[in-house]
Amino acid sequence: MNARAVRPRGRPRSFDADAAMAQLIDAFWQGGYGATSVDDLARASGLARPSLYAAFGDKHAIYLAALDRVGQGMAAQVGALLDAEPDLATALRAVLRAATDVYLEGALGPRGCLIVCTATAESVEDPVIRAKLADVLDAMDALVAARFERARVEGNLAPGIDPVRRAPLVAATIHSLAVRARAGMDRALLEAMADEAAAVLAR
Amino acid sequence: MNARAVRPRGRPRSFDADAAMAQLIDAFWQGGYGATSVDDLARASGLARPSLYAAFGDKHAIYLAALDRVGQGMAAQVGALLDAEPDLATALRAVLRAATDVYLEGALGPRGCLIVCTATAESVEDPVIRAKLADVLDAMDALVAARFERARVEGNLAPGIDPVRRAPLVAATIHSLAVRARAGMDRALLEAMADEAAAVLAR
DNA sequence: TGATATTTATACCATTTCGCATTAAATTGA
DNA sequence: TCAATTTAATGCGAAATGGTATAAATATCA
Repeated sequence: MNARAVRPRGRPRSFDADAAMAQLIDAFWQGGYGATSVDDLARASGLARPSLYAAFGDKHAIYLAALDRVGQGMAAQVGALLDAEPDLATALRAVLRAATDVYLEGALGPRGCLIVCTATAESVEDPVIRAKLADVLDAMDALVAARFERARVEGNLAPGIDPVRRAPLVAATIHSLAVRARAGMDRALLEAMADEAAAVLAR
Repeated sequence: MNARAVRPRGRPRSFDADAAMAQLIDAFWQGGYGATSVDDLARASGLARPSLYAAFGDKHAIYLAALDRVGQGMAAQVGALLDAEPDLATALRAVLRAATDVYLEGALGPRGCLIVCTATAESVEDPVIRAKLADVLDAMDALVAARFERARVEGNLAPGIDPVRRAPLVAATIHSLAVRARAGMDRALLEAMADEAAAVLAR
């Protein structure tokens, strides 16, 4: 079960890289890219700066890794929720409600989505971040479109609804939930929006 | 027509404050808050730093003023478009198409919305920005809800549609258009989304 | 036990950033 | 013409930032 059969040669790490990365993600999620200094990252992860650089690279690399990890986690969770529910509207509602729950978490207050709410700020002047952002958005659209397509095949979709045209509106609701949560809007409003969207977009 | 009947006492300004503010807005819109330094702002506006401080205050104050001005401009434009079209779906489509056009502009590439794409990044750690962000989002929801209410009164709205529940989904489409534009997505995709949303949400 | 390899901690450096003090310039009013 | 008033430009200094050099610490392997 060990990732490496034998221990590597030198002094072993005194920290868990995965746990440290989770803390790094939290730091960026809360403060965004620009307002989070390398010192902040070191403090958040408990690592000294040289260890941080050695383990994860510079600030930019850490941020990209954070986007990757969060994007993959989101895709996995959304995919699972979409698969689990047999009814389309119910599946959409589950995803939108789950997004609401995630976006309202946060030590300092609701913090929305790392990708939607912090990567966008950088994406004009940073083509690498922009490309990663686009990838995550595309993947989410594709995931939802596939679920609409499944509903169509199963006869669970009203004729005249084009999965590829309709799916982006579901993702749009997710984007807006992220923005609104980070703006401090009430849970009641977000949940009403999630329910309304699930009902309207599935028929 | 002069703003001031008599000229003020000392050395007159050598710059147009409104034009300078427009340049400042552009700088923030492109780079976001964190990545835009005061030097960047000075360069963009053509002002020396002390003049910048004297005229508009510090970076934070300038950013808040930018959010104000952009928010008011958006509200005015959206309000006018919503008022102009007698049919609800057509009015929504006009607003969403106009948003698409604005969000795809930008010297360095499409830059989405200043408020949705840059203020969100700061809004967890900066309560003042968060409050302003919430105000703008609320105002937009209210504007759209009022248009739905007008449609209801005019018999242009299907019964069973609650203006207050439905309006946030229109704003949600706007938020997503902003995010997607800044992620570099194609105009065709944005326009299709705008049209689909206008059609689906109005009935 | 000692050579080798890797991580950690201290501390440093160059650069950027912010904000302002100071001085020069331009205009009005007497 | 000269004092008063306001803006503009130069440039300073403290603090923060990103990144790394160096050396001590901790482990494996022979």
